Amino acid sequence: MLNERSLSVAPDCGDCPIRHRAVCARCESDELERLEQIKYYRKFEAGQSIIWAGDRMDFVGSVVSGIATLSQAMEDGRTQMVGLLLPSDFVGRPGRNTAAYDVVATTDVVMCCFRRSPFEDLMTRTPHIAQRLLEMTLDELDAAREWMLVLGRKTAREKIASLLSIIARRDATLNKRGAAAGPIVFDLPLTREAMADYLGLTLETVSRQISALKKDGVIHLEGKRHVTVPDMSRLMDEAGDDADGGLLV
Amino acid sequence: MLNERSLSVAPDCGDCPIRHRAVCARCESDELERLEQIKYYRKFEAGQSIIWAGDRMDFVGSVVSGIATLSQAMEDGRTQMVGLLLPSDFVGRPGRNTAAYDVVATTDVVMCCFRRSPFEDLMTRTPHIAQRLLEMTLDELDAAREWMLVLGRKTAREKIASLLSIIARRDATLNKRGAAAGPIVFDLPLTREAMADYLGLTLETVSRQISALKKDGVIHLEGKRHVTVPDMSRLMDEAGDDADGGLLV
DNA sequence: CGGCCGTTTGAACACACTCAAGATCAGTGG
DNA sequence: CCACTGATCTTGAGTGTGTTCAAACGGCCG
Repeated sequence: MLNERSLSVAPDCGDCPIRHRAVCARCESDELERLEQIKYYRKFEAGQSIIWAGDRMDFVGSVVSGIATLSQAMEDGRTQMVGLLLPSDFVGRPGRNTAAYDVVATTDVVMCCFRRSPFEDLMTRTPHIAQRLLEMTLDELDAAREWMLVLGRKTAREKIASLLSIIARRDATLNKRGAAAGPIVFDLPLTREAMADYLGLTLETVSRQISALKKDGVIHLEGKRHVTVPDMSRLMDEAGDDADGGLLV
Repeated sequence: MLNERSLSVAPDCGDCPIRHRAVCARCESDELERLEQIKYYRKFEAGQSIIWAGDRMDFVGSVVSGIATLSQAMEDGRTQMVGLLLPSDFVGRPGRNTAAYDVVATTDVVMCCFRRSPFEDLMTRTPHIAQRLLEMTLDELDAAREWMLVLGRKTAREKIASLLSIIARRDATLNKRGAAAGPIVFDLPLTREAMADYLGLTLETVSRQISALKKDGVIHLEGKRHVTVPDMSRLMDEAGDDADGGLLV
Protein backbone atom coordinates (compact mmCIF):
# COMPACT_ATOMS: atom_id res chain seq x y z
CA MET A 1 0.00 0.00 0.00
CA LEU A 2 1.82 3.07 -1.23
CA ASN A 3 1.39 6.47 0.28
CA GLU A 4 -0.49 5.23 3.26
CA ARG A 5 0.53 6.81 6.49
CA SER A 6 -0.03 5.70 10.04
CA LEU A 7 -0.46 8.80 12.10
CA SER A 8 1.18 8.55 15.45
CA VAL A 9 -1.09 11.21 16.89
CA ALA A 10 -4.74 10.20 16.90
CA PRO A 11 -6.97 12.99 18.15
CA ASP A 12 -8.86 12.63 21.39
CA CYS A 13 -12.20 10.81 21.10
CA GLY A 14 -13.88 13.76 22.78
CA ASP A 15 -13.04 15.94 19.77
CA CYS A 16 -13.95 13.31 17.20
CA PRO A 17 -16.36 14.50 14.49
CA ILE A 18 -18.03 11.09 14.32
CA ARG A 19 -18.13 10.51 18.06
CA HIS A 20 -21.93 10.38 18.21
CA ARG A 21 -22.57 8.40 15.01
CA ALA A 22 -19.87 5.74 14.79
CA VAL A 23 -19.61 2.34 16.42
CA CYS A 24 -18.48 4.07 19.62
CA ALA A 25 -21.55 6.30 19.79
CA ARG A 26 -23.10 4.65 22.83
CA CYS A 27 -19.91 4.25 24.82
CA GLU A 28 -19.52 5.73 28.29
CA SER A 29 -16.32 7.56 29.10
CA ASP A 30 -14.64 4.53 30.66
CA GLU A 31 -15.50 2.39 27.66
CA LEU A 32 -14.19 5.11 25.39
CA GLU A 33 -10.93 5.09 27.28
CA ARG A 34 -10.42 1.43 26.57
CA LEU A 35 -11.16 1.99 22.91
CA GLU A 36 -8.77 4.91 22.89
CA GLN A 37 -5.98 2.58 24.01
CA ILE A 38 -6.26 0.32 20.98
CA LYS A 39 -7.10 2.83 18.29
CA TYR A 40 -4.80 4.30 15.67
CA TYR A 41 -5.37 6.52 12.66
CA ARG A 42 -4.56 5.69 9.06
CA LYS A 43 -4.72 8.01 6.13
CA PHE A 44 -5.30 7.06 2.50
CA GLU A 45 -5.04 9.18 -0.60
CA ALA A 46 -7.75 9.56 -3.21
CA GLY A 47 -7.74 6.65 -5.62
CA GLN A 48 -5.78 4.43 -3.30
CA SER A 49 -6.92 0.90 -2.49
CA ILE A 50 -7.57 0.39 1.22
CA ILE A 51 -8.32 -3.33 1.16
CA TRP A 52 -8.37 -6.04 -1.50
CA ALA A 53 -11.06 -8.71 -1.35
CA GLY A 54 -9.60 -11.97 -0.09
CA ASP A 55 -6.68 -10.33 1.68
CA ARG A 56 -6.01 -10.99 5.29
CA MET A 57 -7.50 -8.22 7.37
CA ASP A 58 -6.37 -7.75 10.92
CA PHE A 59 -8.15 -4.53 11.72
CA VAL A 60 -11.61 -3.05 11.73
CA GLY A 61 -12.41 0.63 11.88
CA SER A 62 -14.51 3.67 11.15
CA VAL A 63 -14.29 6.17 8.36
CA VAL A 64 -13.52 9.50 10.05
CA SER A 65 -13.46 11.68 6.95
CA GLY A 66 -13.65 11.20 3.20
CA ILE A 67 -15.49 8.71 1.07
CA ALA A 68 -14.66 5.13 0.18
CA THR A 69 -16.39 2.51 -1.92
CA LEU A 70 -17.10 -1.13 -1.18
CA SER A 71 -17.25 -3.28 -4.28
CA GLN A 72 -17.26 -6.75 -5.65
CA ALA A 73 -15.73 -7.84 -8.95
CA MET A 74 -16.22 -10.83 -11.23
CA GLU A 75 -13.24 -12.49 -12.89
CA ASP A 76 -14.01 -10.91 -16.24
CA GLY A 77 -13.91 -7.42 -14.73
CA ARG A 78 -17.58 -6.68 -14.27
CA THR A 79 -17.84 -4.72 -11.05
CA GLN A 80 -20.69 -3.95 -8.71
CA MET A 81 -20.43 -1.46 -5.92
CA VAL A 82 -22.20 -2.79 -2.83
CA GLY A 83 -21.69 0.05 -0.42
CA LEU A 84 -20.65 3.65 -0.13
CA LEU A 85 -18.64 4.37 2.99
CA LEU A 86 -19.15 7.80 4.49
CA PRO A 87 -17.83 9.31 7.71
CA SER A 88 -18.89 7.16 10.72
CA ASP A 89 -19.42 4.02 8.61
CA PHE A 90 -17.81 0.86 9.87
CA VAL A 91 -15.34 -1.26 7.89
CA GLY A 92 -14.63 -4.92 8.48
CA ARG A 93 -16.45 -7.74 10.15
CA PRO A 94 -15.65 -8.89 13.65
CA GLY A 95 -15.01 -12.62 13.59
CA ARG A 96 -13.81 -12.71 10.00
CA ASN A 97 -10.13 -12.45 9.15
CA THR A 98 -10.27 -11.95 5.40
CA ALA A 99 -11.83 -9.07 3.51
CA ALA A 100 -14.98 -9.92 1.54
CA TYR A 101 -14.89 -6.84 -0.68
CA ASP A 102 -12.55 -4.35 -2.25
CA VAL A 103 -12.41 -1.03 -0.44
CA VAL A 104 -11.12 1.97 -2.37
CA ALA A 105 -10.67 5.55 -1.21
CA THR A 106 -12.61 7.86 -3.54
CA THR A 107 -11.38 11.01 -1.84
CA ASP A 108 -8.63 11.34 0.74
CA VAL A 109 -9.74 9.17 3.65
CA VAL A 110 -8.90 9.10 7.34
CA MET A 111 -9.78 5.96 9.24
CA CYS A 112 -9.88 5.22 12.93
CA CYS A 113 -8.67 1.63 13.19
CA PHE A 114 -8.68 -1.02 15.89
CA ARG A 115 -6.68 -4.20 15.77
CA ARG A 116 -9.23 -6.89 15.25
CA SER A 117 -8.67 -9.26 18.12
CA PRO A 118 -8.48 -6.66 20.92
CA PHE A 119 -11.59 -5.08 19.42
CA GLU A 120 -13.40 -8.41 19.44
CA ASP A 121 -12.46 -8.96 23.06
CA LEU A 122 -13.62 -5.51 23.97
CA MET A 123 -16.87 -6.04 22.09
CA THR A 124 -17.82 -9.13 24.08
CA ARG A 125 -17.23 -7.20 27.29
CA THR A 126 -18.89 -3.98 26.14
CA PRO A 127 -22.55 -4.43 25.16
CA HIS A 128 -22.75 -0.78 24.12
CA ILE A 129 -20.40 -1.45 21.23
CA ALA A 130 -22.19 -4.60 20.10
CA GLN A 131 -25.55 -2.84 20.39
CA ARG A 132 -24.43 0.05 18.26
CA LEU A 133 -22.84 -2.25 15.71
CA LEU A 134 -26.08 -4.22 15.47
CA GLU A 135 -28.03 -1.04 14.88
CA MET A 136 -25.61 0.12 12.20
CA THR A 137 -25.66 -3.29 10.53
CA LEU A 138 -29.45 -3.31 10.44
CA ASP A 139 -29.38 0.13 8.84
CA GLU A 140 -26.92 -1.08 6.24
CA LEU A 141 -29.09 -4.09 5.53
CA ASP A 142 -32.07 -1.82 4.94
CA ALA A 143 -29.98 0.33 2.62
CA ALA A 144 -28.77 -2.75 0.73
CA ARG A 145 -32.34 -3.95 0.29
CA GLU A 146 -33.53 -0.59 -0.92
CA TRP A 147 -30.68 -0.71 -3.40
CA MET A 148 -31.76 -4.15 -4.59
CA LEU A 149 -35.04 -2.58 -5.74
CA VAL A 150 -33.08 0.06 -7.62
CA LEU A 151 -30.81 -2.49 -9.28
CA GLY A 152 -33.49 -5.00 -10.11
CA ARG A 153 -36.47 -2.95 -11.12
CA LYS A 154 -35.69 0.65 -11.98
CA THR A 155 -34.94 2.16 -15.39
CA ALA A 156 -31.64 3.92 -16.07
CA ARG A 157 -33.25 7.33 -15.57
CA GLU A 158 -34.83 6.25 -12.29
CA LYS A 159 -31.53 4.78 -11.14
CA ILE A 160 -29.71 8.06 -11.70
CA ALA A 161 -32.47 10.01 -9.98
CA SER A 162 -32.36 7.57 -7.07
CA LEU A 163 -28.63 7.99 -6.64
CA LEU A 164 -28.86 11.77 -6.80
CA SER A 165 -31.67 11.70 -4.22
CA ILE A 166 -29.62 9.60 -1.86
CA ILE A 167 -26.55 11.76 -2.16
CA ALA A 168 -28.61 14.91 -1.72
CA ARG A 169 -30.42 13.47 1.27
CA ARG A 170 -27.27 12.28 2.92
CA ASP A 171 -25.49 15.52 2.25
CA ALA A 172 -28.35 17.33 3.92
CA THR A 173 -28.18 15.20 7.07
CA LEU A 174 -24.39 15.41 7.30
CA ASN A 175 -24.57 19.18 7.09
CA LYS A 176 -27.23 19.20 9.75
CA ARG A 177 -29.74 20.97 7.58
CA GLY A 178 -33.25 19.63 7.79
CA ALA A 179 -35.25 19.00 4.64
CA ALA A 180 -34.90 22.53 3.36
CA ALA A 181 -37.65 23.44 0.92
CA GLY A 182 -35.31 25.48 -1.27
CA PRO A 183 -32.88 24.30 -3.93
CA ILE A 184 -30.32 21.73 -2.86
CA VAL A 185 -26.70 21.99 -3.97
CA PHE A 186 -23.96 19.41 -3.70
CA ASP A 187 -20.90 17.93 -5.39
CA LEU A 188 -20.95 14.45 -6.84
CA PRO A 189 -18.39 12.43 -4.92
CA LEU A 190 -18.20 9.81 -7.66
CA THR A 191 -16.94 9.61 -11.23
CA ARG A 192 -19.37 8.54 -13.95
CA GLU A 193 -17.74 5.15 -13.91
CA ALA A 194 -18.20 4.75 -10.14
CA MET A 195 -21.82 5.80 -10.52
CA ALA A 196 -22.21 3.17 -13.23
CA ASP A 197 -20.72 0.52 -10.94
CA TYR A 198 -23.09 1.55 -8.23
CA LEU A 199 -26.14 1.44 -10.47
CA GLY A 200 -25.43 -1.57 -12.61
CA LEU A 201 -25.12 0.55 -15.77
CA THR A 202 -22.40 1.54 -18.21
CA LEU A 203 -20.72 4.90 -17.84
CA GLU A 204 -22.12 5.97 -21.21
CA THR A 205 -25.66 5.38 -20.02
CA VAL A 206 -24.95 7.32 -16.83
CA SER A 207 -23.66 10.24 -18.85
CA ARG A 208 -26.65 10.18 -21.20
CA GLN A 209 -29.20 10.07 -18.41
CA ILE A 210 -27.54 12.87 -16.49
CA SER A 211 -27.63 14.94 -19.66
CA ALA A 212 -31.30 14.08 -20.10
CA LEU A 213 -32.19 15.08 -16.53
CA LYS A 214 -30.32 18.32 -17.10
CA LYS A 215 -32.09 19.01 -20.39
CA ASP A 216 -35.44 18.39 -18.69
CA GLY A 217 -34.60 20.84 -15.91
CA VAL A 218 -34.67 18.27 -13.12
CA ILE A 219 -31.10 19.21 -12.22
CA HIS A 220 -28.62 21.94 -13.15
CA LEU A 221 -24.94 21.31 -13.65
CA GLU A 222 -21.89 23.53 -13.22
CA GLY A 223 -18.88 21.69 -14.52
CA LYS A 224 -19.16 17.91 -14.31
CA ARG A 225 -19.64 17.45 -10.62
CA HIS A 226 -21.48 20.41 -9.12
CA VAL A 227 -25.21 19.71 -9.00
CA THR A 228 -28.18 21.92 -8.15
CA VAL A 229 -31.59 20.39 -7.55
CA PRO A 230 -34.19 23.14 -7.91
CA ASP A 231 -37.07 20.93 -6.78
CA MET A 232 -36.31 17.94 -4.63
CA SER A 233 -39.80 16.45 -4.88
CA ARG A 234 -39.50 16.51 -8.66
CA LEU A 235 -36.28 14.55 -8.42
CA MET A 236 -37.90 12.02 -6.12
CA ASP A 237 -40.77 11.62 -8.57
CA GLU A 238 -38.22 10.81 -11.23
CA ALA A 239 -36.69 8.25 -8.89
CA GLY A 240 -40.02 6.45 -8.69
CA ASP A 241 -40.11 6.68 -4.90
CA ASP A 242 -43.00 7.86 -2.82
CA ALA A 243 -43.03 11.53 -1.96
CA ASP A 244 -41.39 10.91 1.42
CA GLY A 245 -38.27 9.72 -0.33
CA GLY A 246 -38.46 6.12 0.72
CA LEU A 247 -37.26 6.84 4.24
CA LEU A 248 -37.96 3.91 6.47
CA VAL A 249 -39.99 5.22 9.37
CA MET B 1 -55.34 -12.24 8.13
CA LEU B 2 -57.49 -15.16 7.16
CA ASN B 3 -56.69 -18.71 8.05
CA GLU B 4 -53.96 -17.82 10.43
CA ARG B 5 -53.95 -19.81 13.60
CA SER B 6 -52.30 -19.18 16.91
CA LEU B 7 -51.31 -22.51 18.29
CA SER B 8 -51.83 -22.73 21.99
CA VAL B 9 -49.26 -25.47 22.31
CA ALA B 10 -45.78 -24.37 21.33
CA PRO B 11 -43.31 -27.24 21.47
CA ASP B 12 -40.52 -27.24 23.99
CA CYS B 13 -37.40 -25.34 22.92
CA GLY B 14 -35.35 -28.43 23.60
CA ASP B 15 -37.13 -30.23 20.77
CA CYS B 16 -37.00 -27.29 18.38
CA PRO B 17 -35.59 -28.08 14.93
CA ILE B 18 -34.00 -24.63 14.66
CA ARG B 19 -32.71 -24.53 18.22
CA HIS B 20 -29.06 -24.34 17.19
CA ARG B 21 -29.41 -21.97 14.23
CA ALA B 22 -31.99 -19.35 15.19
CA VAL B 23 -31.67 -16.19 17.22
CA CYS B 24 -31.78 -18.33 20.38
CA ALA B 25 -28.84 -20.50 19.29
CA ARG B 26 -26.40 -19.20 21.89
CA CYS B 27 -28.80 -19.13 24.81
CA GLU B 28 -28.10 -21.02 28.00
CA SER B 29 -30.92 -23.00 29.56
CA ASP B 30 -31.97 -20.22 31.93
CA GLU B 31 -32.07 -17.71 29.08
CA LEU B 32 -34.05 -20.16 27.03
CA GLU B 33 -36.57 -20.44 29.83
CA ARG B 34 -37.23 -16.72 29.76
CA LEU B 35 -37.66 -16.82 26.00
CA GLU B 36 -39.98 -19.76 26.39
CA GLN B 37 -42.24 -17.66 28.59
CA ILE B 38 -42.88 -15.02 25.93
CA LYS B 39 -42.96 -17.16 22.82
CA TYR B 40 -45.99 -18.34 20.89
CA TYR B 41 -46.44 -20.16 17.62
CA ARG B 42 -48.32 -18.90 14.58
CA LYS B 43 -49.10 -20.84 11.47
CA PHE B 44 -49.67 -19.42 7.99
CA GLU B 45 -50.91 -21.16 4.90
CA ALA B 46 -49.15 -21.18 1.56
CA GLY B 47 -49.86 -17.98 -0.35
CA GLN B 48 -50.96 -16.09 2.71
CA SER B 49 -49.58 -12.68 3.55
CA ILE B 50 -47.79 -12.62 6.89
CA ILE B 51 -47.03 -8.90 7.06
CA TRP B 52 -47.74 -5.89 4.86
CA ALA B 53 -45.09 -3.19 4.49
CA GLY B 54 -46.02 -0.16 6.55
CA ASP B 55 -48.28 -2.06 8.92
CA ARG B 56 -47.78 -1.87 12.61
CA MET B 57 -45.77 -4.84 13.76
CA ASP B 58 -45.76 -5.77 17.40
CA PHE B 59 -43.87 -9.01 17.21
CA VAL B 60 -40.62 -10.42 15.94
CA GLY B 61 -39.90 -14.07 15.39
CA SER B 62 -38.19 -16.95 13.68
CA VAL B 63 -39.30 -19.11 10.81
CA VAL B 64 -39.58 -22.62 12.24
CA SER B 65 -40.63 -24.41 9.08
CA GLY B 66 -41.62 -23.47 5.55
CA ILE B 67 -40.47 -20.69 3.26
CA ALA B 68 -41.48 -17.05 3.12
CA THR B 69 -40.43 -14.16 0.92
CA LEU B 70 -39.47 -10.62 1.84
CA SER B 71 -40.26 -8.11 -0.87
CA GLN B 72 -40.60 -4.50 -1.74
CA ALA B 73 -43.06 -3.04 -4.24
CA MET B 74 -43.26 0.22 -6.18
CA GLU B 75 -46.56 2.01 -6.60
CA ASP B 76 -46.90 0.87 -10.20
CA GLY B 77 -46.61 -2.77 -9.18
CA ARG B 78 -42.99 -3.50 -9.97
CA THR B 79 -41.78 -5.85 -7.25
CA GLN B 80 -38.34 -6.83 -6.05
CA MET B 81 -37.77 -9.64 -3.63
CA VAL B 82 -35.10 -8.66 -1.09
CA GLY B 83 -34.88 -11.80 0.98
CA LEU B 84 -35.84 -15.43 1.15
CA LEU B 85 -36.80 -16.56 4.63
CA LEU B 86 -35.92 -20.15 5.46
CA PRO B 87 -36.19 -22.06 8.72
CA SER B 88 -34.22 -20.28 11.48
CA ASP B 89 -34.31 -16.91 9.72
CA PHE B 90 -35.40 -13.94 11.79
CA VAL B 91 -38.32 -11.65 10.96
CA GLY B 92 -38.74 -8.11 12.18
CA ARG B 93 -36.42 -5.48 13.52
CA PRO B 94 -36.06 -4.78 17.22
CA GLY B 95 -36.62 -1.08 17.83
CA ARG B 96 -38.87 -0.59 14.83
CA ASN B 97 -42.63 -0.81 15.14
CA THR B 98 -43.68 -0.85 11.50
CA ALA B 99 -42.84 -3.43 8.89
CA ALA B 100 -40.45 -2.27 6.14
CA TYR B 101 -41.29 -5.06 3.70
CA ASP B 102 -44.06 -7.39 2.64
CA VAL B 103 -43.69 -10.90 3.99
CA VAL B 104 -45.56 -13.66 2.20
CA ALA B 105 -45.69 -17.38 2.99
CA THR B 106 -44.62 -19.34 -0.07
CA THR B 107 -45.31 -22.70 1.53
CA ASP B 108 -47.13 -23.40 4.78
CA VAL B 109 -45.14 -21.58 7.43
CA VAL B 110 -44.80 -21.99 11.18
CA MET B 111 -43.31 -19.09 13.08
CA CYS B 112 -42.06 -18.81 16.62
CA CYS B 113 -43.05 -15.31 17.68
CA PHE B 114 -42.15 -13.01 20.54
CA ARG B 115 -44.03 -9.88 21.44
CA ARG B 116 -41.71 -7.09 20.47
CA SER B 117 -41.31 -5.11 23.65
CA PRO B 118 -40.68 -8.04 26.02
CA PHE B 119 -38.21 -9.36 23.45
CA GLU B 120 -36.41 -6.04 23.30
CA ASP B 121 -36.18 -5.94 27.09
CA LEU B 122 -34.84 -9.46 27.15
CA MET B 123 -32.34 -8.63 24.44
CA THR B 124 -30.74 -5.80 26.38
CA ARG B 125 -30.35 -8.12 29.36
CA THR B 126 -29.20 -11.14 27.36
CA PRO B 127 -26.02 -10.50 25.34
CA HIS B 128 -26.22 -13.98 23.86
CA ILE B 129 -29.35 -13.00 21.96
CA ALA B 130 -27.93 -9.70 20.72
CA GLN B 131 -24.69 -11.40 19.72
CA ARG B 132 -26.47 -14.05 17.71
CA LEU B 133 -28.72 -11.48 16.07
CA LEU B 134 -25.68 -9.43 15.08
CA GLU B 135 -24.07 -12.47 13.54
CA MET B 136 -27.23 -13.34 11.61
CA THR B 137 -27.66 -9.76 10.43
CA LEU B 138 -24.07 -9.65 9.18
CA ASP B 139 -24.70 -12.86 7.26
CA GLU B 140 -27.83 -11.39 5.72
CA LEU B 141 -25.94 -8.27 4.76
CA ASP B 142 -23.34 -10.38 2.99
CA ALA B 143 -26.09 -12.28 1.19
CA ALA B 144 -27.75 -9.02 0.17
CA ARG B 145 -24.48 -7.69 -1.20
CA GLU B 146 -23.78 -10.83 -3.13
CA TRP B 147 -27.27 -10.48 -4.55
CA MET B 148 -26.53 -6.90 -5.60
CA LEU B 149 -23.83 -8.25 -7.90
CA VAL B 150 -26.31 -10.69 -9.39
CA LEU B 151 -28.94 -8.00 -9.93
CA GLY B 152 -26.60 -5.36 -11.24
CA ARG B 153 -24.14 -7.22 -13.39
CA LYS B 154 -25.22 -10.69 -14.38
CA THR B 155 -27.02 -11.80 -17.54
CA ALA B 156 -30.39 -13.53 -17.37
CA ARG B 157 -28.78 -16.94 -17.79
CA GLU B 158 -26.23 -16.23 -15.08
CA LYS B 159 -28.98 -14.98 -12.79
CA ILE B 160 -30.94 -18.21 -13.13
CA ALA B 161 -27.82 -20.29 -12.63
CA SER B 162 -26.97 -18.22 -9.54
CA LEU B 163 -30.39 -18.77 -8.03
CA LEU B 164 -30.28 -22.50 -8.70
CA SER B 165 -26.79 -22.68 -7.14
CA ILE B 166 -27.95 -20.91 -4.03
CA ILE B 167 -31.00 -23.10 -3.60
CA ALA B 168 -28.96 -26.22 -4.22
CA ARG B 169 -26.27 -25.12 -1.79
CA ARG B 170 -28.73 -24.21 0.91
CA ASP B 171 -30.68 -27.40 0.43
CA ALA B 172 -27.46 -29.32 0.88
CA THR B 173 -26.60 -27.59 4.16
CA LEU B 174 -30.12 -27.91 5.54
CA ASN B 175 -30.08 -31.62 4.83
CA LYS B 176 -26.70 -31.91 6.49
CA ARG B 177 -25.07 -33.34 3.44
CA GLY B 178 -21.65 -31.99 2.68
CA ALA B 179 -20.70 -30.95 -0.82
CA ALA B 180 -21.49 -34.31 -2.36
CA ALA B 181 -19.68 -34.85 -5.61
CA GLY B 182 -22.62 -36.65 -7.20
CA PRO B 183 -25.75 -35.21 -8.78
CA ILE B 184 -27.80 -32.83 -6.65
CA VAL B 185 -31.59 -33.04 -6.57
CA PHE B 186 -34.05 -30.54 -5.15
CA ASP B 187 -37.46 -28.95 -5.60
CA LEU B 188 -37.82 -25.31 -6.55
CA PRO B 189 -39.63 -23.61 -3.71
CA LEU B 190 -40.63 -20.67 -5.92
CA THR B 191 -42.95 -20.07 -8.86
CA ARG B 192 -41.49 -18.65 -12.06
CA GLU B 193 -42.96 -15.31 -11.10
CA ALA B 194 -41.33 -15.34 -7.66
CA MET B 195 -38.02 -16.27 -9.26
CA ALA B 196 -38.45 -13.33 -11.62
CA ASP B 197 -39.11 -11.00 -8.69
CA TYR B 198 -36.01 -12.31 -7.01
CA LEU B 199 -33.82 -11.86 -10.06
CA GLY B 200 -35.13 -8.61 -11.49
CA LEU B 201 -36.45 -10.36 -14.61
CA THR B 202 -39.83 -11.10 -16.16
CA LEU B 203 -41.36 -14.51 -15.69
CA GLU B 204 -41.11 -15.14 -19.43
CA THR B 205 -37.37 -14.63 -19.37
CA VAL B 206 -37.07 -16.94 -16.37
CA SER B 207 -38.99 -19.61 -18.23
CA ARG B 208 -36.90 -19.20 -21.37
CA GLN B 209 -33.59 -19.38 -19.54
CA ILE B 210 -34.61 -22.42 -17.54
CA SER B 211 -35.57 -24.10 -20.82
CA ALA B 212 -32.21 -23.12 -22.26
CA LEU B 213 -30.25 -24.52 -19.31
CA LYS B 214 -32.27 -27.70 -19.64
CA LYS B 215 -31.65 -27.94 -23.38
CA ASP B 216 -27.93 -27.48 -22.77
CA GLY B 217 -27.88 -30.26 -20.19
CA VAL B 218 -26.88 -28.04 -17.27
CA ILE B 219 -30.00 -29.17 -15.40
CA HIS B 220 -32.69 -31.82 -15.82
CA LEU B 221 -36.33 -31.20 -15.06
CA GLU B 222 -39.12 -33.53 -13.95
CA GLY B 223 -42.35 -31.60 -14.01
CA LYS B 224 -41.94 -27.87 -13.44
CA ARG B 225 -40.31 -27.89 -10.06
CA HIS B 226 -38.14 -30.96 -9.58
CA VAL B 227 -34.56 -30.20 -10.58
CA THR B 228 -31.52 -32.42 -10.97
CA VAL B 229 -28.06 -30.90 -11.31
CA PRO B 230 -25.76 -33.55 -12.80
CA ASP B 231 -22.63 -31.43 -12.37
CA MET B 232 -22.62 -28.72 -9.75
CA SER B 233 -19.37 -27.14 -10.91
CA ARG B 234 -20.84 -26.77 -14.39
CA LEU B 235 -23.80 -24.91 -12.90
CA MET B 236 -21.48 -22.63 -10.94
CA ASP B 237 -19.53 -21.89 -14.10
CA GLU B 238 -22.77 -20.82 -15.70
CA ALA B 239 -23.44 -18.58 -12.71
CA GLY B 240 -20.19 -16.77 -13.36
CA ASP B 241 -18.91 -17.42 -9.84
CA ASP B 242 -15.52 -18.77 -8.93
CA ALA B 243 -15.30 -22.51 -8.57
CA ASP B 244 -15.82 -22.39 -4.82
CA GLY B 245 -19.29 -21.05 -5.31
CA GLY B 246 -18.72 -17.62 -3.94
CA LEU B 247 -18.78 -18.81 -0.35
CA LEU B 248 -17.37 -16.17 1.92
CA VAL B 249 -14.57 -17.76 3.86
C1' DC C 1 -66.46 -30.95 -19.05
C1' DG C 2 -64.93 -25.96 -18.32
C1' DG C 3 -62.25 -22.70 -15.81
C1' DC C 4 -58.14 -21.33 -13.54
C1' DC C 5 -53.36 -21.10 -12.59
C1' DG C 6 -48.74 -21.65 -13.68
C1' DT C 7 -45.98 -22.22 -17.48
C1' DT C 8 -44.12 -22.26 -22.22
C1' DT C 9 -43.33 -20.34 -26.63
C1' DG C 10 -43.51 -16.87 -30.45
C1' DA C 11 -42.95 -12.26 -32.67
C1' DA C 12 -41.98 -7.46 -32.48
C1' DC C 13 -40.14 -3.89 -29.90
C1' DA C 14 -37.34 -0.92 -26.79
C1' DC C 15 -33.94 0.10 -23.65
C1' DA C 16 -29.45 -0.13 -22.48
C1' DC C 17 -25.03 -1.84 -24.32
C1' DT C 18 -21.00 -1.81 -27.47
C1' DC C 19 -17.92 0.37 -30.23
C1' DA C 20 -16.20 4.60 -31.75
C1' DA C 21 -15.15 9.44 -32.28
C1' DG C 22 -14.74 13.89 -30.14
C1' DA C 23 -15.00 17.29 -26.43
C1' DT C 24 -13.37 19.23 -22.13
C1' DC C 25 -10.19 19.95 -18.64
C1' DA C 26 -6.07 19.61 -15.64
C1' DG C 27 -1.45 18.84 -15.44
C1' DT C 28 3.28 18.90 -17.64
C1' DG C 29 7.01 20.36 -20.14
C1' DG C 30 9.01 22.84 -24.03
C1' DC D 1 2.52 31.07 -23.51
C1' DC D 2 1.18 27.16 -26.01
C1' DA D 3 1.35 22.43 -27.39
C1' DC D 4 1.13 17.75 -25.65
C1' DT D 5 -0.72 14.13 -22.86
C1' DG D 6 -3.95 11.51 -20.25
C1' DA D 7 -8.15 11.19 -17.77
C1' DT D 8 -12.89 12.07 -17.68
C1' DC D 9 -16.88 12.89 -19.93
C1' DT D 10 -20.19 13.51 -23.90
C1' DT D 11 -22.40 12.19 -28.02
C1' DG D 12 -23.47 9.24 -32.05
C1' DA D 13 -24.76 4.97 -34.60
C1' DG D 14 -25.81 0.23 -34.67
C1' DT D 15 -26.61 -3.98 -32.13
C1' DG D 16 -28.48 -7.31 -28.87
C1' DT D 17 -30.60 -8.84 -24.67
C1' DG D 18 -34.55 -8.87 -22.23
C1' DT D 19 -39.26 -6.97 -22.40
C1' DT D 20 -43.97 -6.65 -23.98
C1' DC D 21 -47.91 -8.44 -25.85
C1' DA D 22 -50.18 -12.45 -27.27
C1' DA D 23 -51.48 -17.18 -27.78
C1' DA D 24 -51.45 -21.80 -26.40
C1' DC D 25 -50.31 -25.73 -23.31
C1' DG D 26 -50.78 -28.77 -19.24
C1' DG D 27 -52.29 -29.96 -14.70
C1' DC D 28 -55.71 -29.58 -11.15
C1' DC D 29 -60.18 -29.10 -9.15
C1' DG D 30 -64.97 -27.94 -8.98
